Amino acid sequence: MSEKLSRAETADARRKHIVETAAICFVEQGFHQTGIRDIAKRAGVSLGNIYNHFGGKTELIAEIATLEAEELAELQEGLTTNTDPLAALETFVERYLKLCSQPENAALTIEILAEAMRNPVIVEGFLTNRDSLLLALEDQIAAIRKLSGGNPDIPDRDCAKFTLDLIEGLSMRIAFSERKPSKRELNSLKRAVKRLV
Amino acid sequence: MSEKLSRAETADARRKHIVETAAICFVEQGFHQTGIRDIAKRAGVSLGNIYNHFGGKTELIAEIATLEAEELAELQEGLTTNTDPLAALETFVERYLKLCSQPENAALTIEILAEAMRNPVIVEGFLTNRDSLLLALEDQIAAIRKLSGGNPDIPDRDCAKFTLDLIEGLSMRIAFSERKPSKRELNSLKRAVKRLV
DNA sequence: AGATTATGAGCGAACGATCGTTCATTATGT
DNA sequence: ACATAATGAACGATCGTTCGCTCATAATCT
Repeated sequence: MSEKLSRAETADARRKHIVETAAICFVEQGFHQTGIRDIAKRAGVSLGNIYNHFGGKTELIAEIATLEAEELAELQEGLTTNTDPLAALETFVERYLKLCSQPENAALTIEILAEAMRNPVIVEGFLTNRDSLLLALEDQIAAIRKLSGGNPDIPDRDCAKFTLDLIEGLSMRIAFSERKPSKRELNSLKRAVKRLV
Repeated sequence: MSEKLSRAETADARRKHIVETAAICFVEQGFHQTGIRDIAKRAGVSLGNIYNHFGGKTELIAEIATLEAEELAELQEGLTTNTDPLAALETFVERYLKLCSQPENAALTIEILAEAMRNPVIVEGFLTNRDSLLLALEDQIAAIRKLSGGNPDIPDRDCAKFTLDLIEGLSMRIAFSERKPSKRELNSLKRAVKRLV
């Protein structure tokens, strides 16, 4: 059944497997409490071989930070729709909450944030993707406001930032207590966002 | 000018000095990239002497986490006033924003958060003080709502949490770019909070 | 085609550095 | 004198990384 894999294919698969295993280790123990040996052992790979696929620990961390940032890009695509913009915003809130409130994602995000505080490379990748998401959200809010015709006293961009703040804050609370968002929490969140726009 | 200090006093001062130095190191390098030797060298203290004042690195981290948590307690006291509750809320927003947006505090908070993800002792101290602050803020919001007489569709407690989320989110953005909050940002924040209550 | 060379994945011992911690010893205030 | 603050060498463990090596595959040549 299984095709015979070429050398490049198995190498890519191996590399991917190492990254995924490293991510698990980092979530469980944090970047700097995870040794290369931990990753190698858990991935079923020799210690030295990791250095055949990655330049070093720093490169591994950077790669995982990039992967995490790219998850946001997927969310962003589903944002701009032609239908009711308010409904689209609501589904975005739900999707972003669901993503952020997964404990593994939350843990990794905090770890990346701590790392970004000292590593300019990581902070750049983090901010770039975030700004992109922010811009899309800003447009969405502008569209909603144009329809409702109000005269909001909070700039679109600030409003977009606040919206993400609300979702992320709730996400942290949920992730920390390792539960699912309750109906009440989700409703409160949606109402809060609606009040902002 | 300087009084002659008793032995116990110098010991306490020394201890305090070590804690403060450790905090600086932790902010700059993170908990797990800071060695005891780094702290000792920077504090002008011998390596072994640190273990005369602290049980070990873990204890040092826990102590700093506690100190950081206790900073919230001070804020909380100024919250409940008999005068205009809405004005009191506004000054709270300003004060909390000012506190959280200091880069050292922000960095330490993230570090503590990451640590709390794996250390139950730290997560407890963190949540305890935060719940206390949250309760005070909840009461404040309840008082405001009673005056305005509206029928809010967001529970007081959720509203309090969201308020902290907004302040903390903006704080992170400010701390990350190492600047002061602009007038526009502060105004947007206040307006957003007002919309929530 | 078959033979030959080049490539790089995979391995684990070994390296030097650094880690948190302990300990015997000295200095100092009471 | 006694208790304790202060010291830095020393310990074992672990860190990230490098090393020489094997071997299956890919590329090149005849």
